[in-house]
Amino acid sequence: MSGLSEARSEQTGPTQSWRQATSDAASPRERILAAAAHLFCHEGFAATGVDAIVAQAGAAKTTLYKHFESKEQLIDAVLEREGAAWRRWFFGKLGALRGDARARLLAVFDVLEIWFADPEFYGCPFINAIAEFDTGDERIRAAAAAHKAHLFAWLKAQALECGDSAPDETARQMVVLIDGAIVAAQGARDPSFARTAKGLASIRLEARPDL
Amino acid sequence: MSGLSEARSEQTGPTQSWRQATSDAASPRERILAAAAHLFCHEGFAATGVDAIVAQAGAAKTTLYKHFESKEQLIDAVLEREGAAWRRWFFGKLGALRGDARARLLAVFDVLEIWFADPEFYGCPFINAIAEFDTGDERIRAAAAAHKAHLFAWLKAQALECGDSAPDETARQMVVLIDGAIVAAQGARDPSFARTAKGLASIRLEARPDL
DNA sequence: GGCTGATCATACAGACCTGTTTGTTTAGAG
DNA sequence: CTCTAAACAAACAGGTCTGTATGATCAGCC
Repeated sequence: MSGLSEARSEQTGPTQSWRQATSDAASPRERILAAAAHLFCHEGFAATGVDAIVAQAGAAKTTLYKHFESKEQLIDAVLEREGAAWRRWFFGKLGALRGDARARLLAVFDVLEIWFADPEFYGCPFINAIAEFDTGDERIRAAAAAHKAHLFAWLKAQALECGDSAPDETARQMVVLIDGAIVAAQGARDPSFARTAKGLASIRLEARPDL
Repeated sequence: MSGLSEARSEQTGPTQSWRQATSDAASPRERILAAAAHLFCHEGFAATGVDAIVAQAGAAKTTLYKHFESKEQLIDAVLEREGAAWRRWFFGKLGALRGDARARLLAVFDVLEIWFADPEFYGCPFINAIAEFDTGDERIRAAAAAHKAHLFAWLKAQALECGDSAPDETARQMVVLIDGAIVAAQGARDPSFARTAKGLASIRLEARPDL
């Protein structure tokens, strides 16, 4: 009779995913963000309506508009949250490894493969957002650039720690390999493209013994 | 002078873009397809309405629905046309080159950079479509897979001609580099990512002297 | 001229979208 | 228990979307 919680308890359970399962008891704001992230990234930003989001979140539309001014701002919040959560998970995994910077650079692709193998994997939200909003919405481009800047900074720091004489170029190359692995794995639904990219990274790092 | 290469460079034409400028006198069907391609890829598939397409095409909505059953089928037709036109241009440019297969594999990234530098560059329509329709619409995934299969077959043929002992893996690596260059160039609006990817390809091809 | 088929222009139907309004229900603090 | 703030439910307003229906216009061909 309550009808309140029926829609909330659908994606619980222990998860091996990179993302923590969203608790049923989470705040409405968190439930809305989680549902919006799921739907935006699977069905598309424009194709996902706020009604579908609140339905999946088990929330009321008034609640959504109390926490977010508009759908556009909800998209911004989702991207920021997804980016932060992903970076926490990604750099956390990498930081927990033993080994030197070169080993960490190669381990990037092992962590990517774990990500790709998640049955919920839907690609990089920023790549997807840029693909959908090529023109217009410059704020989305800025959010994507900020995310990429975090990644780039980390990659460059690893290259510097390796003693790389051209850390910027090395970081750019790693960005190309990471983006390429993401897109290829997403398109073909084949996580092993992470290993393909790792092979290239390995050759690249071996080819420069000054690293 | 050289009548041999003339037949292969037929696609370049007087326009500086990879795509022929669509003549105003083209058939309504062609105008609709061109306008739809432009709008779909710049504004997004879901965000582009048929009214905007016919307005830009200078056509009537009835004409659009006489040629295409639905917007969904129009998307299919646009993807097929875009893919065919791009492959004609891309492989045409590469086929016109002198040099062996290894040189052609490296030239891939020079041609990509020309593409990226087009002010109308909006990324790969198939990557963008997959990003927007992650779930649902399996026909779009099939169209993207067919396009990628063409590219993969060409890359593998070049690798075979090089005497590569693992042409499949080499072609996969090139796919990763191409996809990564496309996405990085699109996201940062920086065509030079083609050269970044070329550097990796070069190292990869040099690292295997058996090629 | 008169016929034909394609295209154009406009209005429309029904569904869906974003965002708001109104009022009810719930949960926690004093 | 009372008070309060948040969340819920449902209807609504105004706009936009896909796709259709209805004619008008135009080009070519007899």
